[in-house]
Amino acid sequence: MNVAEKSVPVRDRNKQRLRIWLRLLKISRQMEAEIRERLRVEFGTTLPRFDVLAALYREREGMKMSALSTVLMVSNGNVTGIVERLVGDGLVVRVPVSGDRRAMVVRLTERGREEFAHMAKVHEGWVASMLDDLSDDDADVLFDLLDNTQIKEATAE
Amino acid sequence: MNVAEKSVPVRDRNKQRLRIWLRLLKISRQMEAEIRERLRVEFGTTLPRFDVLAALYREREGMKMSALSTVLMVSNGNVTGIVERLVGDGLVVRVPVSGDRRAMVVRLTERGREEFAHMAKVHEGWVASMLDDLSDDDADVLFDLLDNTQIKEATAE
DNA sequence: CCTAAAATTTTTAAGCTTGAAACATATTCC
DNA sequence: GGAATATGTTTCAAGCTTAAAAATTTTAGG
Repeated sequence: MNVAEKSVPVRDRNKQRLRIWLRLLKISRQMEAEIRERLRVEFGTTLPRFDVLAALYREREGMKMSALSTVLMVSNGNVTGIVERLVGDGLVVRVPVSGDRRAMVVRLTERGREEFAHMAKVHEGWVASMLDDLSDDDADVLFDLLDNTQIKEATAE
Repeated sequence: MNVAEKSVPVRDRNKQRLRIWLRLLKISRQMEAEIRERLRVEFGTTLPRFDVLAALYREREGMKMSALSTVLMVSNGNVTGIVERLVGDGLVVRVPVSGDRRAMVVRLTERGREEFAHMAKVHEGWVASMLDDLSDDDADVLFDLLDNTQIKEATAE
């Protein structure tokens, strides 16, 4: 029987949601730890740096600092530090925005683009191999469930 | 391997697994951010502290530092700092282990036990409300999929 | 034009996180 | 016993992360 078809009776709604969350968190942490380790060992970089490069790779024209922190769901100050170090590594540049002297656009350098393209390819292989356990059918069901799940704000108890 | 499985091209398969991972990561980060914020505002505490208390709550006899870092999947040095601050708050105590002068057992204080019990109850409500979108049936399927998914070590590209 | 409010980014202080090195103690094996 | 090895923990330096405050610039209202 396909895992997706199996059904389990639930006694307590809250407890079941909690179990889902704990399981989600555990998987997510396991995979994150593995990816961090790989990025460190194979490429001498970190997940936050990788995330910033990934966001910039999708936006050829570059992104403002504030846009970066929005899509990455991290604070402004956080992005400041990471971009600083990426500039030091020669992977991105910061360009003043004409017409708004407050803002800065961050863009990949040629080298940044090449290096990220390579890392992204390898990274995709890591992720696939980590999830190798999942059958194609289960993967489809899982993706749909996750994709359709909208996280609400927690309600004050 | 059957025909159906074979017919999915590796490239698409990898892309699909990557999409699952990105979606999983996004949900997990959203929920974590919300929980961190709530813990900070409602209880003046942090997720790492909460995690340590949760682990200790399950083990009435207390846990060695190394056991803590194992179940929490974080480094030894990390636990040292968090426990230090929890001791400062009077929520846990560190007790030398008779028979092994290297080791330390960490245990909840009475106050730690009471405060965690309260926080855990409220926390469960937050999680349930955040996942309110999910129907009971979908929740069952999702839990089974997650629970049966074994994360493998990434294979070198 | 001037001033208040909003927007963009950086700085700061505190805490979290890691891997590696250091340190202390236990255990194993010759 | 003594040496080597293993185990348990802390320390350290570097980087990540946040919320809040500060600094700069733009926009809006009068």
